[in-house]
Amino acid sequence: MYELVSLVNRQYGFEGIAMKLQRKPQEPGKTGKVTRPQDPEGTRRNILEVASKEFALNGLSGARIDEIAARTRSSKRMIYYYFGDKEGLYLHALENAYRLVRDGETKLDTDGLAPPEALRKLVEFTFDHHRRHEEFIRMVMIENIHHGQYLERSDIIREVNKTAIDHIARIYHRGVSDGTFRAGIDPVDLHWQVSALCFFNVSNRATFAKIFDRDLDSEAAQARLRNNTVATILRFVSLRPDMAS
Amino acid sequence: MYELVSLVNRQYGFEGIAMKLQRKPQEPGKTGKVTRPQDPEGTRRNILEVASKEFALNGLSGARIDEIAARTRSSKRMIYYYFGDKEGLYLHALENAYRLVRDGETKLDTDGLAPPEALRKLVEFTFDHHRRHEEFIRMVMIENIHHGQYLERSDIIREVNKTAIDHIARIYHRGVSDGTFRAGIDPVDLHWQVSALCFFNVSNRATFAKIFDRDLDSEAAQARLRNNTVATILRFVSLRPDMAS
DNA sequence: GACTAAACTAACTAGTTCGTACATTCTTGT
DNA sequence: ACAAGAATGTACGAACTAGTTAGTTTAGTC
Repeated sequence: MYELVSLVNRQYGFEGIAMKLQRKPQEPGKTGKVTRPQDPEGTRRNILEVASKEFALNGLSGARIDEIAARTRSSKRMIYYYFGDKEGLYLHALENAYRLVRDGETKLDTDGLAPPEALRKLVEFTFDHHRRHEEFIRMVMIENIHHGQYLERSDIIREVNKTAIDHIARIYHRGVSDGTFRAGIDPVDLHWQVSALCFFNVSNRATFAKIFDRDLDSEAAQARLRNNTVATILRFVSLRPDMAS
Repeated sequence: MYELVSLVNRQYGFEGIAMKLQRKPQEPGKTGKVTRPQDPEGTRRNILEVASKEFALNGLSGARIDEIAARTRSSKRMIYYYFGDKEGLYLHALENAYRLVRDGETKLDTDGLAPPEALRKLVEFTFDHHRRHEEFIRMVMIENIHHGQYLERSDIIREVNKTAIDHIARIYHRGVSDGTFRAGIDPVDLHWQVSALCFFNVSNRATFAKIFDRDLDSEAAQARLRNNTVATILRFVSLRPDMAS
């Protein structure tokens, strides 16, 4: 009997189980009775949350499966049950980080604003958003240390940032049309600039602050860097930058 | 007798030995006879070079002492003899990375140029320099993952980037004086902007390229990003940015 | 209410990894 | 020439770590 169970598990693998779980979102642990000991979705989510924190904090090789298991409401066996192996868990954590951040980004609406104001709002939003999601930034850093080899395996993630480009491209083209922005800039390059400044603010805060003996975490310092970043981007795209910021 | 040696080593620690080696730079292996089997400085340098590569590639927890030892002309025993433990080796590798990059940076001279041209040259140099020293960038990324806790222990590193600030500050103040740059920008903030753009270009190349399906390594793409970066910085500081780039 | 697949647990294993004890060779000052 | 100490090689062990084995419990279904 146990042989059979074992066989079935091996046959479908954890992906099969995961798909089944997604197909049937019954929300057992939350809305149902609290006394219910079995809660697959809850267990899975709990593991993923704990793992995300641990990977973001310690990296792929630095994170410990035993440590993750200990912080979980569940056990180590369950990690392997749902995610196969350490790399599988990491990949899911990475995808999860991207998904969380995308979900937040879609809330921004700039269609009613004039292009410079729209771009200002987008940059400010990106700056704040990156700052709020340090865990995501750290996952991207870690993934870059691994040369993006896990991101490469994920179909989900590529999709995520396409919307970001669409958004900034729309603003930019509106600005070119009404004569406030100069033509000839690739929207991806513009996004690159915004990303670079907003990303660096979080990713390199530790070393930058320590080398130059500055408190970059203070509200005053962050407000200044934020203003600088907006000014930088607006001046980069504007036809008459001295009027822009 | 061996007890005594052991005792002495423990008493002075590896720092004592390291200092002694620095105090007496006899250059044994290179200019001297090649047949000399013992070459402490060479061994030390060789270990450090190998370790730097391994740490930059795999991170602190990802790097393996046995792997480093295997790639060395020497042995694992020597790593512990000279650097104490894994963290000691990492710290020296980190310091070494900063030192190497600083040594390269001091070669830049912009004193004869007009401020906009000087700043352009500085940005271009920084862009190229970061790109050439990917190993350094990766070490800084890794150190940021560790919240800069090792950098904190190092007195040497803080010194390094002071000269970078001095340089950009001098250019900026010359520009303000002659009326080409706007006043009120903190030179550290300006350096922050330059660093962000040049750093991001190397640090996030993997994920950015994979998400947007672009070859950012090509000479054409790099030239474009380099031009954009220069334009961005010049427009940020200039009084009349539309004239600057 | 018996049956079955899914969910879950505890203990274990095979292999890795940092670090060290012990032994030997080389170099230098006297 | 010869101590004394610096530099190096070998082999090993204790602790850790990813992953597994073997078994139990739960909950939906017929």
